[in-house]
Amino acid sequence: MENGFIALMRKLAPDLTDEMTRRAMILERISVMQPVGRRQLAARLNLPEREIRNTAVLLKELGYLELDASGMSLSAKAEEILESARDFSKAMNGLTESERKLSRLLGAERVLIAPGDCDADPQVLNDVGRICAGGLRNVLASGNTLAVTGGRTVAAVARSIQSSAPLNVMVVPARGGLGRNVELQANTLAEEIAGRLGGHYRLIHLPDHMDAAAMQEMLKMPEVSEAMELLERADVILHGIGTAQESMRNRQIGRNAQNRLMADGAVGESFGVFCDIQGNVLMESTGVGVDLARLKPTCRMIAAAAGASKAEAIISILRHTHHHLLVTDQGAAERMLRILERTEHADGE
Amino acid sequence: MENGFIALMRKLAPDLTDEMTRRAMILERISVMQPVGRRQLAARLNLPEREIRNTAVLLKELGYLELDASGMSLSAKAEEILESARDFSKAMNGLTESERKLSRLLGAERVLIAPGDCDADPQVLNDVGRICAGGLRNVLASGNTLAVTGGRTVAAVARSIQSSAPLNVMVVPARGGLGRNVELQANTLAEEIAGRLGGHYRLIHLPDHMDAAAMQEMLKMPEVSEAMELLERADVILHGIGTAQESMRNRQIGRNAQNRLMADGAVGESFGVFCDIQGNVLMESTGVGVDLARLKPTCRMIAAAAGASKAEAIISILRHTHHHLLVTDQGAAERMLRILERTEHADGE
DNA sequence: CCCATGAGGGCCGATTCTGTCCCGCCAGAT
DNA sequence: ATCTGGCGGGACAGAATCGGCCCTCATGGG
Repeated sequence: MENGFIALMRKLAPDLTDEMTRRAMILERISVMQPVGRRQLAARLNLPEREIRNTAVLLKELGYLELDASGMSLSAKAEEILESARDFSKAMNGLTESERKLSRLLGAERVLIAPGDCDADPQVLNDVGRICAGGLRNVLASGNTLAVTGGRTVAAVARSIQSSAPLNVMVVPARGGLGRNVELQANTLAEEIAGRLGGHYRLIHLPDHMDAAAMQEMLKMPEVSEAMELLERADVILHGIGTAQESMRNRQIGRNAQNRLMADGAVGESFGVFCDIQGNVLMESTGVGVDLARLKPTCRMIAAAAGASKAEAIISILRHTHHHLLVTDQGAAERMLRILERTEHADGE
Repeated sequence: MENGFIALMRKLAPDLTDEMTRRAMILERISVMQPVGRRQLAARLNLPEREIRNTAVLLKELGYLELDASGMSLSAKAEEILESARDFSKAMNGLTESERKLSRLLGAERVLIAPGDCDADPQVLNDVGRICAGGLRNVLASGNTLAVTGGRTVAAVARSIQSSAPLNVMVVPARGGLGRNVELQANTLAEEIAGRLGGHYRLIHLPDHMDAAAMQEMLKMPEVSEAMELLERADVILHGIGTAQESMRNRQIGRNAQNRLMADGAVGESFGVFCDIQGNVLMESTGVGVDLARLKPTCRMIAAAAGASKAEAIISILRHTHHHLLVTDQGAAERMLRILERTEHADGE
C-alpha cells in the first residue's frame, strides 16, 4: 500500500475520506476552470449545487478560495497545496496504483491517468490534454526538436499548453496532411504548439500518403527535405493513437485492405502504422513522415490517447514502440488493466 | 514532514482531521479501558457524551466495536488498525515529531510520549506505564537480568505488564528499601514484575542507605552478595526519575546537605544520584544498590517519568547516563523541548 | 445602450443532529 | 434474594443544518 495513513483513513473514516476527496476534486477543478461558478462546477462534477456551495464557503474560510462576481478562483495559498490535492484525489481513485501497474505492464517510463472516461464525457479530453501538456513541458529541453501528429487528442494537448517563458524548440509535423479538418492537422498543431512554447516550426505541405516515385520527386525540394531531416533528428515525438477502424476510415484505405487488416486482428494505429494487439506491424503506409526505424535512439515517445474504446489500440502501439510517457484516462486505463492482467495470469498458469 | 497527506489534510480539512483524530482517540481509549461505557469514556476524553455515542455507533457499523451490556469493546477487526490509529493520533498531536526531537536532544535511542500531563491528570501515569511496559517487553530477551527501582512510575509500569508467555528473566531491585509505602518499594515491584513476566526474582532486604562499614559486613551474607552480583550483571535497568526536592524529602537528607544541593542546582535524582541540569553528579548516596560505573557496557537503561514538573529532572538524568528508552508524557516532553531548544539556540548564537 | 447570461448570496421549510433525560437490564456486592 | 451502579438504547424538544429555489447584480456581446 502506498500510504499507511490513507489505508487507515479508508478503514476508519470512509465518510471523511469521501468528503476530503470531494474538496480536493473541487479545488482541482477550480484550478482548471477558474474563474467558474457554482452551477457549472456542479454540473461538471455531478454534485448538487449546494454541496459545491458549502464546500466553497468552507474553502473560502480556509483561505484557499476567492469569491467574486466572476466566480470562484484559487487564492495564492491554494496553489501551494494544489499538487498535494491532486495526488490525493488520484490516490483515492486508485489511479496512482493503476499508473504504476500500467507503467510496468506496458513498459513505459511513466503513465499518467486523468479521472473519468473520455468516451462518456468528452470534457475529459481536456484534462488529458492538460496533463500531457505538463508532461511534455517536463520532457522538452532547450534546443530540442519535437515532432507532433494530428488528431483530436494532440489538439487538446496543444490547446492546454500554457505559454510562458519561451523555450527554444523546433516543432515539426510527424506526418503530412491528412483528412479534412484543418484544426486537427499535424501542421496546424505544430504551429500552435510552437507558438505556445515560444519556439519555431516547419511545415510539411504534402499529403500524408504518396507512392515511392512521387516521394523521390518531392525530396528534391529543399523545403521538404529540410523538414524531413528535422524529423529524423527529433528528440521528442508527441502523438495520438487511433483505433484501427477509426484510422482506416480517416486514411481512406481500400475495402480489400480494410478487410485484410481486420482479419489479421488490427486494433491500433499510429503514424500510419497498423498493429495487432501484440504490437506486430500489419501494415505501414508509405509516404512522407517520421520513420520509427531511423530515429535517434535517444528519441522519447509521448503518447496521448483516451477513452475506453482505445484501450486495445493503446496496448498495441505501446507494445510496438517503447514509450517514455503515456497519458490516458481512467476509462482506457481500467480496460487496459483488465486486458493485460487477464493475459498475464493466463501466461502465468 | 512525516507525511504529505497528513499535511494536506490538516490544511484542507482541519475539521475532518479533528473528527478522525477523535475516532482514533476513542478507539485507542477503548482498547485500554475496555469494556467501558459512554459516560466514563466521555469524562476521560473531555468530550460530550453524545459525541462518543455517535462515534460509537459509527465504529460499530464499521465493525470495529462491539456493544453489549458490559460496555464497548474492540472487535478483532479493530486490533488490526489499532496500531495505525495510535500512530495517527500521536502524529496529530505532534508527538511523533517531539519524540524524534527529544531522542536527538537527549541522546536516547528511543523516546515515547503519552498524551496528556501527569501533573494535571494522574491517570496519564497509567498510560505511561502501559507504553513503558510494551517497550520493556520489546527490550527484554530470555535469560536477561532486569534491575528495577521503586517509585510511583515504575509501579505503574509493573501494573501494566500483561502476563503472557513466561519469559525467563531474573528481576532484582536496583536499590535497597526506601521510604514507607510497601507498594512502591523496589522489592515489591521486582516481585510483581517478575510474576507478570513469568520470571524469577531476588530481593534485597536492606535499607537503601548504609555507611561503608556496614556495607562490608552485609556483603558477607551470601544472600546479599548474590543479589549484588546479579545487579552488576544487569542487562536492562528500569528506573524512575525524581525531582531533587521530592527525592531529598523521601531520602531524609539532612538540612545542610539539602541546602548545599539546592545551591549547587540539583534538579534530578535517580539511584540516589543527584544531578544538576547539565548532568553533573552533585551527590551520590553510598550504600547498597546498582553502581552505574560497574555495569556491563551492553546494559540498556530504560527511564519512565512523567509530568511537566519532572522535565528538568529527566533532562539531568538523561544527560548523566546514556539511555536506551525514555517513556514520558506530553507535559514533560513539551517543557523539556522548550528548555532544550532554548539552550540549543543560545549555543548556536 | 441594453439585455441575456451566469455569478454569488439570501430565504425558508424540511430534515437532521444535539443535548439531556430516562428506562430496562445485567453483574457483582451485600 | 436483593440492591445498586453503570451499561446501551430510546425519547424528545430545540438548535442547527440541509436542500431547493429565487433574487439581485456585474458583465460582455449585440
